[in-house]
Amino acid sequence: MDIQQIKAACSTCSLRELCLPLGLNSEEFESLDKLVKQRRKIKRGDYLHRTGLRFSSLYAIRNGFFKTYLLHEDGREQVTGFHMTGELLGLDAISSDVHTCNAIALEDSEVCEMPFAKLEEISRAVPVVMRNFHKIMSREIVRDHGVMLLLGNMNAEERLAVFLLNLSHRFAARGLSPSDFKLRMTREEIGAYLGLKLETISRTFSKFQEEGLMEVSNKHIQLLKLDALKKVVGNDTSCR
Amino acid sequence: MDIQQIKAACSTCSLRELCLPLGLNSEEFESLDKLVKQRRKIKRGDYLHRTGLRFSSLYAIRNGFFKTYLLHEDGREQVTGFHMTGELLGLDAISSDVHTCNAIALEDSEVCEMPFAKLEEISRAVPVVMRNFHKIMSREIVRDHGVMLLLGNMNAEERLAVFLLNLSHRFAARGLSPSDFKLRMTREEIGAYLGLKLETISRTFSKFQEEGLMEVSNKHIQLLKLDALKKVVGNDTSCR
DNA sequence: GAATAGTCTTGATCTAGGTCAAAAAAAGCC
DNA sequence: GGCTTTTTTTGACCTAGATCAAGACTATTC
Repeated sequence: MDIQQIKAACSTCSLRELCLPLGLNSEEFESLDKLVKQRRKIKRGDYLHRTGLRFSSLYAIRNGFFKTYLLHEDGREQVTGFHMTGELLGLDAISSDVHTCNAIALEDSEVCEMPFAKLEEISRAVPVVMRNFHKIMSREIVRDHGVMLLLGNMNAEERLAVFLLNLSHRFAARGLSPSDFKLRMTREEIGAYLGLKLETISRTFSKFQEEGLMEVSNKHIQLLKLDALKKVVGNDTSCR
Repeated sequence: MDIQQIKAACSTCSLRELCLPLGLNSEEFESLDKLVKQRRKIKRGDYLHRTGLRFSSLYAIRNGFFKTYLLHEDGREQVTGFHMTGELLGLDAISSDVHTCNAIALEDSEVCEMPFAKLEEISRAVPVVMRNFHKIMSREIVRDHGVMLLLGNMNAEERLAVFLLNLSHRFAARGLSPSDFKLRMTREEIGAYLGLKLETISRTFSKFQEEGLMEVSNKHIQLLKLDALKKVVGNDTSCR
């Protein structure tokens, strides 16, 4: 098996991040291949996992779109992230062997289930897998810190601009258009992620549209001026 | 070397979390012991690491108190955490081999420097070390999600109550009083963590004091009614 | 394809927490 | 131990975004 085949095999099952950058020989790759227990299809609206359920596997998103969120006792919902192809879900559950958030599919999706015990075992045998796994966990921490900055310091326009630019970036990284895409989530869900009410999301979309920064048609988004959108962030003079 | 000695050795260098729960034989422990390169004293106001600097080691806090924070271009500061004895700093830097936040000592402190490459090496040899390291990273993710919930959904009183209860809990876990302690940070720094202005922190302290929930004397805090404070959180009826 | 439920937009109003200001109290510093 | 600087408190006022409400638009279902 040559590098090209390995790359292909990796990407089919969203293992890109774990096995790339590649330093694997074919024997090593064999073991990695065994990691994936099975694929699982999740219908829109179905849960991949729920708070309190026992953890045993991480999930690599093969395709589709997920939302993860916490539910506070009184029903308040905090969306902790929106997740797309190639991303890894379940990292939070390693700490206590119990899932600490809910993960729901926002469109029909498919994931690869990776038994965590097996991943740790392979990590031991294949240094590059361990290294990349650590990088993935660390990246999640960095992402979370970025969200804290957003929630703690930015006004509504900045938050939404950050959100749109982040989606744009991630779509682009997957070979999709960075400036023309469909939102998979409602205004309310965007609000629950950004710490804003759905009305504020709607109003801010309208404002961006009036200013010619973007075109919004329900869930269909066109970013017309990426640079201007970037300027919205960090243009602040007095805020919080 | 028996378990007691190992435990003692671990705790002297804040390795508790990495080597406990213990399943180590003495040979395994030897290798763990080699992990710690050196101790380093950090004076109040000095930086342990800064954004952009090359990453090579994690730091275990032996004693003292740190604040980590992000600086947005326009000078806005988001405190990402306050850290005390036994906690691990630098996890964010693994993702890109560069520190992504600043860590400053809020009192004279001492840390153990742990070269990350060596930690990964030992992880490979000693499964329980790997396991615990993964749990520590995951726990940081869970903590961050909790902060998102706080920043995205809670009002000022709830935020401050969560903050106080969290400190209380962590002091207690270190054998200190859960209800009588000294704050190491200013009102402004608390605000920069909780997404509030220092005036709001001050006013909310005053309010809690008027209500008999606590006694505040500058940096000296006494929590008089822990239960009532817990009730402040999640008592919300309409918020954000 | 009509009915129903969910989602989105926009306007009017309200309020929690920000901003500005000034004085008091602590903490560092020669 | 007095002097400067930093931190904290409190009051008066203001504003971004929440809340409430109503209508329009979309998607789903039978």
